[in-house]
Amino acid sequence: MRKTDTKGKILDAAQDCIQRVGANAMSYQDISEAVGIQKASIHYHFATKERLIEALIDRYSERFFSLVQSIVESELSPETKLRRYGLLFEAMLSEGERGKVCLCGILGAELATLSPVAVDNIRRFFRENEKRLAEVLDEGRRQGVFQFEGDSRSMATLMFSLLEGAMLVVRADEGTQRFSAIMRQMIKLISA
Amino acid sequence: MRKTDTKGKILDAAQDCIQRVGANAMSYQDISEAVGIQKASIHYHFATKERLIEALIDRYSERFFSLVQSIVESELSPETKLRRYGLLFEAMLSEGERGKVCLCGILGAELATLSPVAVDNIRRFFRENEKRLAEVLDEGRRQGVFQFEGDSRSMATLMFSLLEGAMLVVRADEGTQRFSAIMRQMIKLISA
DNA sequence: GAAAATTAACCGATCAGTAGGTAGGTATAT
DNA sequence: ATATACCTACCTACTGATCGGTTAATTTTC
Repeated sequence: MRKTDTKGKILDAAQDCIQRVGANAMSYQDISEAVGIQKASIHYHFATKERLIEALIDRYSERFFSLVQSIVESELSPETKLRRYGLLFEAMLSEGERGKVCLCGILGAELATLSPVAVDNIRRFFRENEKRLAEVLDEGRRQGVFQFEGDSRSMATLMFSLLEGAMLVVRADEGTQRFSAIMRQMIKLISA
Repeated sequence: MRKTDTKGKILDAAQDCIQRVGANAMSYQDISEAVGIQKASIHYHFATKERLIEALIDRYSERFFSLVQSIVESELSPETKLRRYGLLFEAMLSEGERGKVCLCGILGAELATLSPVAVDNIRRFFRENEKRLAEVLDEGRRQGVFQFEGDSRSMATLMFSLLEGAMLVVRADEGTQRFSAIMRQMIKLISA
């Protein structure tokens, strides 16, 4: 274990910055100021900006799915699982002082400017989320607490798209409570 | 009327570029090459990049709401109106050769880097869309073809967020048909 | 209606600033 | 003494923006 985890601090600063302004507006200077390190020193830990972003997506995915998994595997009701899942996104909006959105959501908007590896991992993040969501939806349908036509996978894509989109839309007129309202409405729609 | 509408061509090029890669990744060089004009000449038509983006949002909003209005005011069924509305977004994904998303959607992701005027107009774009959507939802509920709990405004925010989010998510794994599937699923959810 | 003045629309050259990245050196710890 | 972790100094490329100047069209004046 390192005493001062500079590598981690760089990732922290980069993530904070990207979630607020996007990857193209994030610069090495921003990171160097936030971490208290020289610009050139970042290159010691991450050869290029592309690599830094790729590493960031990896860490973010890992952490996020760890949280998701603990929700999905819990003994909570399907409805509560969905609500908890939505809270993972909602928490970002109120985190810190400024409005952050999902890292992979904002990177999805800048997809065309990212490396193929990054694009792949973002795509995987999307798909994996849909998969976990589909599990919960299926569980709820089996228990008779959820009701909707079509396959659960389409429904999962719908819900995930909604959450990603809602972060961007809601952030535009500062209001976390609007986000939870949307999530509540969504759950009502599929409740039996 | 000008013979060669350079100002319009600049806006065309800028919009195409932003819808694909975002505002921060769009440069004056990109525009100059696309239009066939010198970089400096762009400044004759738009003093700064911020002004250019502001003008772009204005034109985009005007055009978009013109299309929306013709749908809302038509004699179509509420369900068809929603389907047509969704097609406005879907068309962008398949437009040109590359995947474009809603201009205001992608700018919403980069909101923190835009001018206050631009932010205001993007916010207005969002609200106005929700308003039009709410009208259609109300109409459908009065006619008994739509059914959902809560106020139509929350439902409208949900639908709009879904559409904006779905563009980003679907673009990540190239598939226009997935977008229409989401829209169909959404309409099913509120159909009586 | 011809000459003169003005404006619109653009270009070439250049600016200061910042981007990401590199080279080489230094201090520390094992 | 060798790798780790960082620094200073610098580089090239490109960013949006400004400059003075050019050309063609339009408007004004007589």
